Amino acid sequence: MGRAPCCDKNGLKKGPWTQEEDQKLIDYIQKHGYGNWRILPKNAGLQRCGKSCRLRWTNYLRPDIKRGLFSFEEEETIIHLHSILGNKWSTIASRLPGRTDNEIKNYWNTHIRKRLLKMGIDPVTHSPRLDLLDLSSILSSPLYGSSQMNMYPEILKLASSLFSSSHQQNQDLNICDQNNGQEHHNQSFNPQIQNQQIQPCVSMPFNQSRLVESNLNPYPSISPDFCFQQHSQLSDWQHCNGIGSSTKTEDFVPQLPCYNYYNSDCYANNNNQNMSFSSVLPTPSSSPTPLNSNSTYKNGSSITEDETESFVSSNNILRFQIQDMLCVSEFL
DNA sequence: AATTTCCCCAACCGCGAAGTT
DNA sequence: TAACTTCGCGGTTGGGGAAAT
Repeated sequence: MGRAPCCDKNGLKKGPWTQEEDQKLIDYIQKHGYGNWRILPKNAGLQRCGKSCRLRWTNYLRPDIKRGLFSFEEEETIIHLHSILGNKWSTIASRLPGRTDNEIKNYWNTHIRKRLLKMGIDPVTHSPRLDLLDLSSILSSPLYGSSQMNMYPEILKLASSLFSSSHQQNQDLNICDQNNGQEHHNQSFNPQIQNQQIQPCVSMPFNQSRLVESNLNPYPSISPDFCFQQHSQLSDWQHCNGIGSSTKTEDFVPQLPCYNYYNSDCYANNNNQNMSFSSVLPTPSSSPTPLNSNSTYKNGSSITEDETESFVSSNNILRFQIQDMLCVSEFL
């Protein structure tokens, strides 16, 4: 069925609202309620379409709107709800009294999203974006140790362990190089690590995972078919499963990040909100689907131009391919 | 001081869902 | 049940102010 036009646009004003128009709208709604948005502008003496009036009222003129900066608690709530709900701005807004979906959406796109990117977190998947991240920059960042960064302790853990691991290997390499009379400039990482790609292991049954067999998996939220793979050396799940793998691969296993912010103590410890996420999940379909994004895809992850700009150099440092989605069922 | 670039956010657009006839 | 209307949502745009050159 074709879409009915929201109104007859001939002769109707568009663009910013004047104070006079605002007052007319407020006066009318205070007297009569908004009732039918389609006929409201006519009755209120406004040369606007009903849709424009509704938007102006709900996003700006409504008396219960809280304006001003977002508090840290509000920001945390937005981030966590977004990780569950995706771009369900209206649902997120319903959990933030006085905030509109439009306001939250704008705030996300202009502030939070950029901040997450700088922290190396994919704002769509809420997963670490270490494929594009200079680990040393995380650890030396002013964000390191801040409450903002503490929301993602796993990132720090992973960055720290990877960095120290590579640093150690780099030292080994330097010793080697010295012995060989060779010199490396500006090489932060062992070439072996530079080459490694960490990818989901396709069709690896979870019960075959060493993580389970050895009870080493401290990150139960990680998808069963997810494991690290040293791409330069390994070619299938058996390799990343430890069969025929090098000790370097094994070293990585316990360093898997925990992506389950909600089951983990990390979140509870850093955030005293006892939110009931089940109550904000209108339907099971409200999973954190990476909704329509303008992102282009590189290395299996979505990256927009400005995202790329937010990262430091790095495709040649580490390449990760990580699971895109969190499993919502685990939250319920 | 003038110009350009960047950034924010209010407002618009188009679509699908829900409601009504 | 189909046709139509209304509402609400999410994505996008563009005007205007701030910052940079």
